[in-house]
Amino acid sequence: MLESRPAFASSAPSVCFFRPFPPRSWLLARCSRSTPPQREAIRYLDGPLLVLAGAGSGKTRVITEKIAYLIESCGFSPSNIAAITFTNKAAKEMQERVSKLLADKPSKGLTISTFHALGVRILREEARTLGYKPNFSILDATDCFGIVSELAASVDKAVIRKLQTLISNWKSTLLSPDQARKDAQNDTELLAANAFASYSATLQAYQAVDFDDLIALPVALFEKHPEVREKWQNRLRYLLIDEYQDTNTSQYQLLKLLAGPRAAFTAVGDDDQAIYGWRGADIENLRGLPRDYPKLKLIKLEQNYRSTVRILKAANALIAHNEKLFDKKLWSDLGHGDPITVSVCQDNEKEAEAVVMKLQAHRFEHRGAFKDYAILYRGNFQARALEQFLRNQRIPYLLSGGQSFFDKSEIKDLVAYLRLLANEDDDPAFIRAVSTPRRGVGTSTLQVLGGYAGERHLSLFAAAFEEGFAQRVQPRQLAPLLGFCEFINRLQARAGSDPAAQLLSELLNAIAYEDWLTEHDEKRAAQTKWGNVQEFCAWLGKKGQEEGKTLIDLTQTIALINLLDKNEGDVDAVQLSTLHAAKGLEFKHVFLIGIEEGILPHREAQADGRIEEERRLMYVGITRAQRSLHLSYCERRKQGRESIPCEPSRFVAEMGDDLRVSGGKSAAPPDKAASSDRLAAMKAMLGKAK
DNA sequence: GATCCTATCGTTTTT
DNA sequence: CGATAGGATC
Repeated sequence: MLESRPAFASSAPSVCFFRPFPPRSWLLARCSRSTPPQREAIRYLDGPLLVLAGAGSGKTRVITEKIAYLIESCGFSPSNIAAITFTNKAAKEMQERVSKLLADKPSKGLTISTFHALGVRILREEARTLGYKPNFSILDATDCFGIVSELAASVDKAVIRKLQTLISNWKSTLLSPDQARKDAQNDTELLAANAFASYSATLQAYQAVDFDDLIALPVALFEKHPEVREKWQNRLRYLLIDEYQDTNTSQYQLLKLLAGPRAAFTAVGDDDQAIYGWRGADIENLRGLPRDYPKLKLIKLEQNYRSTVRILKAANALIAHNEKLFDKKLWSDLGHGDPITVSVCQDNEKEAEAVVMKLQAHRFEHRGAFKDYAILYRGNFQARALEQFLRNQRIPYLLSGGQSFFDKSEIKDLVAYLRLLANEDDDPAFIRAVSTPRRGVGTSTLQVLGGYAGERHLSLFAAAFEEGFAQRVQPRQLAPLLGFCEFINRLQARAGSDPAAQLLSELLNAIAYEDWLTEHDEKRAAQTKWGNVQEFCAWLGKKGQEEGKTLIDLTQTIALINLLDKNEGDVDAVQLSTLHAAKGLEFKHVFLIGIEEGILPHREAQADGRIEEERRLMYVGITRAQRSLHLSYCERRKQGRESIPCEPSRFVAEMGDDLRVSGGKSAAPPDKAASSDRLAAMKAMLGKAK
């Protein structure tokens, strides 16, 4: 999720002077043992437990310490415990914290993974029971988009995306294509429902699954096969679920099936931070928990150990505008803290500039490190202007979200080859691999091949070898295609035994990928891409060695990973992140930008219920801040060719009046001049410091 | 059959 | 302004 951009060497090492803040209680909360409510949540093992944990109340701490407690004091074997998170990042962080707690005690076999990664594990082991090969492919959103667009016979991208999300939503609520067709309310839904049926058949034919299947298929498996279900129930004897408010129907179902009648689990969540409704997450699952488990114990964590009183007050004031599911009041004793500032800017470019300047000035004044700062926004596109100014100012930064390493075209090219080696029925991978680099197999040949494969219910790969297909094309078209397939066959024979990295490097030689890059791209771009390719090889080599995994294992995990390992560690860099990706993180100083009607809340989210989710998103953003919070919005926004006027988000007013507003039409010009003078002075001093 | 160029389109959030 | 799809040319 984190991706480094060409970051510049950080300037002089930051000197840290001790300041009166944070107060003693902050240190106590961080360094001492858990507080009584936390301890109660950690020790409670008499039945199912729901921990309602407000932002910054130590929810990760409860989960990690509970894992340690189960292993150290209750005799649990690590392999019988599973902690489930929503992002790889959260899983990784949790893994690290648990390892620290357990010191050198073995944590081998302990499961800390996302729902989806757990799904892959189950499917790998039980694929045959479901009529799948264990070497099934996992399709990413782009592959699925391609499949839907072929089936829907539409060229409108927006329509196809709509169909895709409809299908995804049905799958995450465990609806079958038949049911979807019956329930269809309008033409679009009917179209989607029809596409849904053929979509499922297509996936089955490719021996492929999509992200939703990673949850839905294990659920179907456990429902149909009690003996398999019991096997897994006995294996995973205690479950801990993080961010429970974001579970969707299928995930909740999977949880129930895994927990079984023993119901030994701890779910941790916060209804005020539910921000994945658009992905099928349903707060009903939170409400439904006490209903499905009458013995459910409820523990609330209401003390916040993260933010200043001012920040919490604003957050509470904002979220009070939502209907409350559970009554919960967050409080803090960390002192008043700095005022929350609101900057009004002329347009989005000025905003980016102002934020970067303000950050620089603030950092200088407080002698802080870059990594103490985060700039958060609603949509990835908002990062672009920021990147420009950050680079200008030589400020190192890390960008979360956006294009991940594995989404880069050169990496996807190689992954397509790996997928094809793992599973020759993977048609999307076949198409990409056969035409990258171009090897004389064109679209028309592929169309004929696709037509033939469709008639005979074969994969493209299998169809290429058929006599019937050979009759439909010219020999000069057939030869390169067969050459390719035989090439794949030769490598495939070794996929189970030889190291993945070695196969890949042979492959790169054979297809002369580096030459292809230099021919195709500008010199610089080709170099960057080839660098990425080498990085990918190194990653594959390391993974293959470390965990003794085969090409097939690795290929399946790639689909779920979007964070490259090299980005861990303490790089001193400003964090740029979407609000969604920032959940679960905290920063000393937070900038929230683009707080405008139409952006946050998003224009498309005006419908009932969705405004509340947008408000929670804002709430998540505010509560990321430990010590200072800075909002900004624009009066106009450049959108393509024209510049359109904007209004401040309603959420600003909802935060109360303890805000310090500056800039905008009403602000006195001398104010601006003064601040730019100060900035100039600051820049001069920074220049000297280097 | 492949590559280059131009016109057009459109912008949530993610496993 | 950016990516991308479709047309024109080699």
